[in-house]
Amino acid sequence: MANVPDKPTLDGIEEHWSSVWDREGIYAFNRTATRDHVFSIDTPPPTVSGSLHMGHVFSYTHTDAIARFHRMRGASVFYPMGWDDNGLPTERRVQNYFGVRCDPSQPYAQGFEPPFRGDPPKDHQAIPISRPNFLELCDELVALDEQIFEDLFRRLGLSVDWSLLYATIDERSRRVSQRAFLRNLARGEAYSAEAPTLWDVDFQTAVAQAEMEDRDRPGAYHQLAFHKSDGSGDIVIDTTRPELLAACVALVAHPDDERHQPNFGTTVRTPLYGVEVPVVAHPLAQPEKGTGIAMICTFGDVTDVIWWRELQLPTRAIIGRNGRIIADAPSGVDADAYAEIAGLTVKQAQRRVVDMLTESGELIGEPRPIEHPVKFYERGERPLEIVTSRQWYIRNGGRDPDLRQSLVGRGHDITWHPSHMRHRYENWVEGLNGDWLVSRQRFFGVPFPVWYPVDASGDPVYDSPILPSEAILPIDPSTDVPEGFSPDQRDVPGGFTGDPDVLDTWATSSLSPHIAARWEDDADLFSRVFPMDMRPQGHDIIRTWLFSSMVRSHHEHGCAPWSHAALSGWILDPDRKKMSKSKGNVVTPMALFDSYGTDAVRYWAASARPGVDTAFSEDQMKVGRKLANKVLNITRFVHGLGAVPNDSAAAEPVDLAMLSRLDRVISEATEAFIEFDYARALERTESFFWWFCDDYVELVKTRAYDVDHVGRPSALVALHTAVHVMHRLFAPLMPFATEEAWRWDHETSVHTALWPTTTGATGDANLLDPILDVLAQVRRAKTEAKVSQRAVVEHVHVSAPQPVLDALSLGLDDLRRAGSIDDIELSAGAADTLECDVRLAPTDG
RNA sequence: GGGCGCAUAGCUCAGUUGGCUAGAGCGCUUCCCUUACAAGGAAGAUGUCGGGGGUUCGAGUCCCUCUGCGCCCA
Repeated sequence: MANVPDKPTLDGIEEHWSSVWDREGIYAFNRTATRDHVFSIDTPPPTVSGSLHMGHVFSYTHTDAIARFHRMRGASVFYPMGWDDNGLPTERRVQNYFGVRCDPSQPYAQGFEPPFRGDPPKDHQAIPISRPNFLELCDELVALDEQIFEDLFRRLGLSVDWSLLYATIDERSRRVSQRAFLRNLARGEAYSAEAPTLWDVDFQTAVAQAEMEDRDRPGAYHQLAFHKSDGSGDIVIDTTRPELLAACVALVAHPDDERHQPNFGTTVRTPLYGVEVPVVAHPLAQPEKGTGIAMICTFGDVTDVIWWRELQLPTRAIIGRNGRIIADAPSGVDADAYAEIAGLTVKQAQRRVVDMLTESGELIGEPRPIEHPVKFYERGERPLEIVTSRQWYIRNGGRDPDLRQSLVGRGHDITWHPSHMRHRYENWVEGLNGDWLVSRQRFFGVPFPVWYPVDASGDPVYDSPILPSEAILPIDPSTDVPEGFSPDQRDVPGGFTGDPDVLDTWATSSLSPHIAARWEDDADLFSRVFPMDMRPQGHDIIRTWLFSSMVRSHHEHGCAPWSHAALSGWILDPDRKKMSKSKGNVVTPMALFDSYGTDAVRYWAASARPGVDTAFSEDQMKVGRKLANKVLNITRFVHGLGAVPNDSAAAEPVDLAMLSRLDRVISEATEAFIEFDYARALERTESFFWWFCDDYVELVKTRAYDVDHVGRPSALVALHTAVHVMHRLFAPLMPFATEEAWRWDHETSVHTALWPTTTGATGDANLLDPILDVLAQVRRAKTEAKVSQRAVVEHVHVSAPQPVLDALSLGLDDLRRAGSIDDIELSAGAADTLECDVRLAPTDG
């Protein structure tokens, strides 16, 4: 017997059912399930040091709906959660939260207490602390942040198996990351090289192509006069970076440019510094830009690097890792002139150089202001510089056409949702211009599991790194000692030294399937879930997370790491602009859960089609709340009619017609979910649901009430069947309200119930259309007469073609009851449409 | 410059192999306490389907082209 509350409510159901689910363990992954009965998800580990926002609610709801669908279809769902806590965002947050900065030269302080825990005053000078102390604070803060994320995701009702939780800095992740790197190294897919690299001067770390972005910045063309060595005059060049004049190693023009052809092979002297440099030809020079001839500096931009490499030019580096002009002049550069800029920032140096050029008369005319794209680290505030340093790389096809083609091919091995997202991937892979730079000169990350021998003169021997065995991973080369050495041999001639760098965070998160599935730690588990079924993620990180995961899996396993990639869209504010904290238009998810209920917020998220950017809309949440409420009420109504008599079946044509329609919805929703289209599944189910409530239920309710009616059992069966089917169809999308309603007459969860299959009802789905058409006209007549819908109708005359009349006659009794109609007259009409005359009974006034 | 996506009611959007008179919700207007629901219900008004051309018996849907917006890449 159903146990229905007097007053069904959505209030408090999240807390109640979450704890029940926890207790019953219904989301636990079944480790005995074989691969073909598993649905595995490579959950995106959110950056816990970032803000928690509607974007999380949005995309994680989509994934959860898919997960719940597959669970109900009988799959054992592998749905882990992870926290991406390693990396720069955490470092930055730790600095701002505690008022400290990491200085590896500081000694470790036992029991160190940070000056602040949250909100240091603006004028506070960050305190330098040792790397171990800094890492302790990182661990402390991420624990706090992770709790906040977990609370949110639990409240959102994600059906993750929390026992599978990982963090990208935890021991397991470090082991996986280091092991994968060592294998890349062993197979020659990873290598280190000393080369010019994009460098962020504030964070003082190398930056990969994937983390770089163009920003439009004001600049100015300066015309500079270079003096021909033979004294026959000047060559005028245009440059936006006059401060790099001291780093100039050549002038370059296009080989076909007739204006400059006579000068190829000659030399010129640089302004101010008097260095003799050659005039060279290269096809990358742009004849239409400026005067068509440019100076090559070491290094102003990536084109300089190409020229320098291909033309085998000398190096005159003048920018240091801190973004200041280095102290000593490169050889051949006039020392006095150089001293004027030594130690200055790039900006200061530019002003000084322009002044000096003006003074010397070597600046022609006024600088011409322009707007041009400048390369920035995506998290950085000053333009990237290029400095030469030793870095680790993983081959990604950027300099190997065969590998590149293989990786493009991997993009065809998976199904993209929506399909056009594959173009983004291909676009990126085909545009790569170098291997993946994976080393970062940072602190809170996975260390490279590498030491180097130190030679007799005290220099590291980079060509013969000392590697640990996989069995002892993870290691920290700054504290662990390689086999065969003792701690006192660290950093001394004849001893060893640890690699000081950490891996790019993408180099760890690209292994999320491996981390979650305990690669090599639990071969049995791994074989049951990998390659995974689904990678959900934002389309903005196709070039980073998706691509890097593909690279790792391709190298390690020779396959794609998943069979489906589901890309979610962005959240826009109601004015269609990207939501951002600075604009103050950010709403916190928790507040929305409180005011509308979780299911209502999920409804909003689930209404957005896969991959489509979507406006934040509280209106949609109101609609969702209405729907959730209605699910409870309609269920209460059906139970209120009483139990279904034994051995009864749906038999009335009207009931069978409704069930046929329901079958169609079941098929459509199932198909949509299989295609990862939760939004379509929702739309189909929802529109049936409202039709069911507004029309079908209104039509049959009096029959269902009437205990003497021979057709009552049929109605009860149909109503119960439909409601229970709809609970399950809605369950992946609105897990709380459906569970609440389902449990009124079930001992076990709707989320472990089997996904509905068609009822096999043989009724004519279209039978109801003319019946409801007449009912609608009766309602309209009452509304127009401004009387209650309960008002009695004296007479209805319907004129329609014979087949329509036949259909009507099958539901005449229900129709009469639903419309309070005394008398219905049917007659065959000449027209092929249904015509209806409604005569209301006179009222008493 | 290359690639991709979008354009349907005031707003947000659906419209899946081309098929009757183009739909839903919100908002707006009117009415109704009716034994599931007033946090409800019944009903109503609102469209050059971005412009132009083409294929077809038939185009919101397919093709071409133009315009506008957005994103990715260089």
